[in-house]
Amino acid sequence: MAYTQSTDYREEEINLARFAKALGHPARIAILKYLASLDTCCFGDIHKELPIAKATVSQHLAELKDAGLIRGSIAPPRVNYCIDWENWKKARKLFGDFWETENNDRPSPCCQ
Amino acid sequence: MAYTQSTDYREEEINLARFAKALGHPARIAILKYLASLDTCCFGDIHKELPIAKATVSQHLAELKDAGLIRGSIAPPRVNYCIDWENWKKARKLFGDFWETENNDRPSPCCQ
DNA sequence: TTTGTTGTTCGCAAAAATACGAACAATTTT
DNA sequence: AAAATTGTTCGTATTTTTGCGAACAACAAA
Repeated sequence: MAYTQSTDYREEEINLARFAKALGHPARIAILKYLASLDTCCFGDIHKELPIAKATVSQHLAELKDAGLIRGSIAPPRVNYCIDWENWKKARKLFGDFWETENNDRPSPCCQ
Repeated sequence: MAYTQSTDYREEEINLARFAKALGHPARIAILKYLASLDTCCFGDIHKELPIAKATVSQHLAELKDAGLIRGSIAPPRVNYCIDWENWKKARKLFGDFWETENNDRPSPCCQ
């Protein structure tokens, strides 16, 4: 953990930040969009979509799994991945609430 | 830049990832929520909200500014910050489209 | 002019993220 | 049993992120 454990961030901020961090790389965005458009697919198919080595793809998949956005299941000799729709919805709600601020139509008052 | 310059990510994926990365830390989420709820405020007020040193706050603000989500203006002896609503809306649209996948009501088919 | 207030920048350290090739494990095919 | 296929894990290197204190700059106040 990098940011000090000194309490002081709210649970919701931490959750939102965790999801955001998981989305914070083009490869992971691409993976999620791909999986969301399909239904399920195996590692190899995902790898084919990306311009990076398979070891790296594996790492990105692990991060998305840690964040709860995807799941994997072994189906020898393949490994299938798919969106975890339950958490997907939670994330969507968090982001929805976040962006949905009251004052969206205010112009930026300062800062020319 | 960490991810290889080897083309292959779409503009939209890169933009979305950039915004997501900016949101990928609780401190930055807290800053944005605070600014969004106000209108404008100065560095010191933001610093008071956070459990980290001012040098670190300054860094986070710089990152949010780089991402285009906030703006700053000098008003000696203060520096005011506020949301850049124009880019805020762009980001909201990007995220909205991203989460809004057709198949949200499908159960996860695989991966038990 | 000296002092105080307000933020940024610098220098540094530690940790995390990104990426790759090679080695490995598991299963299937031959 | 040997060989091929499919992914993960290991070891390593590089870059980026996070964080802090101290020094600095700009302006205001005394």
